[in-house]
Amino acid sequence: MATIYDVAKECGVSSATVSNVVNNGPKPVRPETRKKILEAIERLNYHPNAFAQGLAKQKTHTIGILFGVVDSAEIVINAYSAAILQAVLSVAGCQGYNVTHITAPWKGAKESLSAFRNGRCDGYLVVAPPTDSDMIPALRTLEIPLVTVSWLPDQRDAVGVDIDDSHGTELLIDHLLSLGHRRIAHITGHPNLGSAQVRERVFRTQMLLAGVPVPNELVLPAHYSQHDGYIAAKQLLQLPEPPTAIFAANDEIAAGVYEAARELKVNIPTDLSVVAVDDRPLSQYLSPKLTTLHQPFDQVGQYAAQLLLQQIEGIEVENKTHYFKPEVVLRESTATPNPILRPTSDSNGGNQNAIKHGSPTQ
Amino acid sequence: MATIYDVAKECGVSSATVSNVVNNGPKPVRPETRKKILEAIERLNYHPNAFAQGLAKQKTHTIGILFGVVDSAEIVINAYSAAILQAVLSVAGCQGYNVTHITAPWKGAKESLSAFRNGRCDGYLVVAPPTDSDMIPALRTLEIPLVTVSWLPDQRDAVGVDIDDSHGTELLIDHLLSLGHRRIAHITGHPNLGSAQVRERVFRTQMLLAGVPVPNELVLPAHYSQHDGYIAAKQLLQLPEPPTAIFAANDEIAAGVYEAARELKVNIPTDLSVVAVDDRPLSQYLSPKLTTLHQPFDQVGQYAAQLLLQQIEGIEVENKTHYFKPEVVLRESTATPNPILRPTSDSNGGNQNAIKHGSPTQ
DNA sequence: TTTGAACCTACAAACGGTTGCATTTTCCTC
DNA sequence: GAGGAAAATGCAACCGTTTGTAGGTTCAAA
Repeated sequence: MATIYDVAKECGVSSATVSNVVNNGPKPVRPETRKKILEAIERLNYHPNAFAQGLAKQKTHTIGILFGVVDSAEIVINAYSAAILQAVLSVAGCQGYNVTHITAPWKGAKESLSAFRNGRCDGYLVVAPPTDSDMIPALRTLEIPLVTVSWLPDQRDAVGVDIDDSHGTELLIDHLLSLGHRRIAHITGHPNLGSAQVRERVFRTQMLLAGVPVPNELVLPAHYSQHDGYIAAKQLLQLPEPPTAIFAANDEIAAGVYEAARELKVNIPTDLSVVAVDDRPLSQYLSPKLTTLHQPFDQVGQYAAQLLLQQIEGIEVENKTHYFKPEVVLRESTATPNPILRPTSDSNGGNQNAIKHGSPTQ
Repeated sequence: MATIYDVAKECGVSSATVSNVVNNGPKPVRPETRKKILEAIERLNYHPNAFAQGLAKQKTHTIGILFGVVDSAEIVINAYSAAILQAVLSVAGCQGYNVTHITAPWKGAKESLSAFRNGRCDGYLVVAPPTDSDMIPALRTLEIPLVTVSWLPDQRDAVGVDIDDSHGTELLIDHLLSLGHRRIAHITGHPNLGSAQVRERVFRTQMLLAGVPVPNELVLPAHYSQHDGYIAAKQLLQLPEPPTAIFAANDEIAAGVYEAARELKVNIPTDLSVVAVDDRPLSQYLSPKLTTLHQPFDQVGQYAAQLLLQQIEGIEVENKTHYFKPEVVLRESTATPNPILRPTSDSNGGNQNAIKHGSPTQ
């Protein structure tokens, strides 16, 4: 590969002059010299070596991206991370930055932190890190530009971008309550993710505010997967008093709920209302189409990338979490609760009973 | 940030010795010296600079990944590329390689090629490049390790990994034919992608071999998207003689077909059989579940990454395309053609007529 | 005590750029 | 033609490593 010296020799000038021309440097260069150099570059197929430039300029033009590695060493590219990634790539690409996946699994600050000091990236973007990890506090000590996406919402000591899940969950639960549902179940997301924690907390709060009890049997754990959603929903729908509505922590869990409902011949939405969070394409593939909380992932990813690039360029950025508002997308998966009980339950009294009965169960 | 010299000074040794210790170098080092150095490294939080190492060793431990940028400057992370990416990341991660997205749009060999000479990556993985682009031939001239995923299948002059779409399509069409379908429509994928081209070609061949004509009205273009599938399917289903089966070039197109069918009250599979390609999760979200060709993307991505890493490590790799076999996953979206015509059509004769009529149309 | 082998360690030259400063050239002006 | 400012270019140090070679220890055997 041709180096800057090859070009310089070819033109009979020094490497400094070539560098100056290549970078449209501060010093004026005689037009004929410039032309000669540009031609030599073309002829020799010269392109500056990124690593040498990185060394000299102390700037890599690369950002590192880390996808929250929840209790596994595997990076997971799901619909969520793909959406964020896409948005980040578009912003980074426009500004001439590369995006590198950090593939090394996080094994705790002591062991993993030093690898981030290797000067490979100008900054890091951490997406949905586990809340019980020491990752973010540790990374902050490096004093390298850092932006978190969807970290614990009440953590304010880092530059972060997130969706106002708290508000979104309120909207969803209010929707179900206003339809008349009282026996509402929740299938939670991964316990180590901030989003799941918020959704569960706000769910409970809203129910409490509405004076509707939430028996333990109606809150089941899952890991943001269809399979887990299926298992949980099956359990819920086979309860002596099944819920009339299920709040699934994300679309994929909802897909599992649909599966279980179909298997148990529970009709959505007449027998069971379903709401979820994310509004990934799959919510439209499901039949009936899923009522879900639209999460503006593209905005989140773009803004996160912008905040990171600003920091890298030396622009001061406010040290707080920036929130985007989600929106409820009403589709076809919710309805008023069916007063006729499903065959699996007592055929008298129906949900009316369920509600009354439900209250003291708490 | 601490450098190797800081460590060396701290211990009163030379940088060479530190380097030797850090890399478990070839030269023996006295145990107490080693211990002293390791402690200093710990104390100073030293980590070797990746760029300096890259310069000195002429090895970046990074692979570049390019997602086929079809007629747009935007990188698209869809279900397909996400699956490949995930597989690549897992292999690369295990072997200590980083993965960088090449964000610069490809503007032709003349303009874009030199950027790949910047020494940032040890090799490149190109996923589903457009068939009408000069990208691959140009990249090959660089003599940098290169692996293509899903390039034009009949191109044999590069190391490539692909799925035997030809065989897969045969299986799908045979399935439809053996069910008794004769009026089979095809909604094609993006015209600039090899996968789409193969699927259409083999579709036509198989139909020809079976002696079943394929009128032009039954082959409609789409761009591997739900929306395009919806538009095309609507057109097909409103034909005077609608098809009894649709071969969608991928799952997302099939999702559009489902949408159109639901809107037009066409029942799947009794009125219309649908088959597609990919077997992404969405094929199970659809109702009825989609019969589709399972594409082993994880194997493809992993193998592609392995071939690339082998080349980088200097192992000779055969200069050909390696194929993986797809498998038909029979689910619920196909059935024998319904002899009773849909209301939109003549109620006498039904598909029998359609077949007979269809023949001379060719 | 010398000697040679076996070990360690340091020096310095890359790797391919950038950049402040010094130097040369060019072009005016008097 | 001399003088000087401005413009153009060159020199050399530096970015943080690796690595070949040379030099310095240590130690046992002679």
